[in-house]
Amino acid sequence: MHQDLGSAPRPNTRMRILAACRELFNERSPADVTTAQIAAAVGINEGNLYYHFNRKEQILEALFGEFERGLREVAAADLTQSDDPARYSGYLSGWFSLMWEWRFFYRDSALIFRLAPSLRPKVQALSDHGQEQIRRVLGNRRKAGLLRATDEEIDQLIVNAWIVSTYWIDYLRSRHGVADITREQLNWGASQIVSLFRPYLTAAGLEMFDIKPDPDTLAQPD
Amino acid sequence: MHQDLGSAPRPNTRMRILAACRELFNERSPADVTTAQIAAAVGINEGNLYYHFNRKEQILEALFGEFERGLREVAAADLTQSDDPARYSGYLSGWFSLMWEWRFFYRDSALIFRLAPSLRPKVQALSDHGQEQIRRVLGNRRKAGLLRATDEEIDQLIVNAWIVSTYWIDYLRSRHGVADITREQLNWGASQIVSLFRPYLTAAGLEMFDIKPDPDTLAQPD
DNA sequence: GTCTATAATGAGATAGAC
DNA sequence: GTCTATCTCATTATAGAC
Repeated sequence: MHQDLGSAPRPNTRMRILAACRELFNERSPADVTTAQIAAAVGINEGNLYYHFNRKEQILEALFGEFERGLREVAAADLTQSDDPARYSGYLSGWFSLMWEWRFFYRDSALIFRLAPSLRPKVQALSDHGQEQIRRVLGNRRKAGLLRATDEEIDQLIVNAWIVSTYWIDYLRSRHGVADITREQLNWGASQIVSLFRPYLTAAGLEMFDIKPDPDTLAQPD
Repeated sequence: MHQDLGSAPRPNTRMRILAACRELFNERSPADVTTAQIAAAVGINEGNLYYHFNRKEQILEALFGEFERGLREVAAADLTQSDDPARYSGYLSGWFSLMWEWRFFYRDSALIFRLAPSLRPKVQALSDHGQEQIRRVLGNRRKAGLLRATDEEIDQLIVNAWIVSTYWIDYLRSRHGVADITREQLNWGASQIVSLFRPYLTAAGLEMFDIKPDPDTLAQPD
């Protein structure tokens, strides 16, 4: 009521801190960004920074909250099944885009757990949720005759897909020295995931991913 | 000549430092182990520690040298092909055992690169070497009719296998909160790798891994 | 080679005025 | 809410005696 809606509402300091931190942390690891640098980036004083977050850890917790909301959205997106093939090939890249926006969580998880141990159980819970969603999606696709795999194979697929996607950004850096990831490299990651599922896709499933079926190695529908 | 071979030759301080560090670093990350703690573990003074390694970074470099030798041995082991099936099922666990011995390198790579940036190119070179070896092994198995895969599929397999194996230990910790890894969990990792190759194995190849062939999804020999 | 000092650093964090 | 000034504190690292 007190706020003048006519004037450009300058985002409050708390939000500006979080936005600046996401950028800084994506550039270099949270452990390499000092509170002094954060304050400088936001254009405020270090003392002021500590008024809003009196532990560096709290900044990471707040950022994780934002990340978590985004992740749950993406995870849920695929559940609203439609027959639109574009959905099937597109949602993987949605997943990877989110990973890109919050790449420091993937890239620097070890450092982050050190700075904010409280995130450890949260990440675990989020992983549980994510893998559950993937399991449901795969279950649905199996029922729809797009996928042919035993329960055990699905278990293994989920774990492998999870690992490859989660560590993809770190892999690019440690193996290929990639500092600034391109869209192309994200697509490469997505194609690695597709390659995991490919041997288990039926003809109909392959079509969904726009893959030319190979009659010799095609998974047979039940 | 001066050394009395009759008395138990106490290992020199440098070696004791390295041995102690490997243990300490495996327990908790190198970033969490201070030079004071290292000295205490070895039973020497901190000043003495700095006589042997005047940067903490140098300790990590020396340890990496040891690790590298071990890795190259394991990588080469599978090249000496034999028809002994035990070799095929056993060498993966040899690989994972080495990863276990030097698990801090896998678990804390981000922290380690921070402490010892000089290791970054070395790790990259080692990865190159490792993936080359895997490529040769897979090529040989394809020629031997154990594996059926296109060149592109082999490329993707190598990358996926590399990522899953490299990050397996970190995955166990971040996803399942595993601090002390059991032999069983290492075997689980190895079985995840096997599951990557399984769809591409021929009947003969499956036998090598002691896997019961499933006639429906069997890869056909060329 | 090994020790006892002690310096040098640089981060996170706080008190209290405005 | 924002600032200035200051504190605390853990670490790495060095100088020099033994």
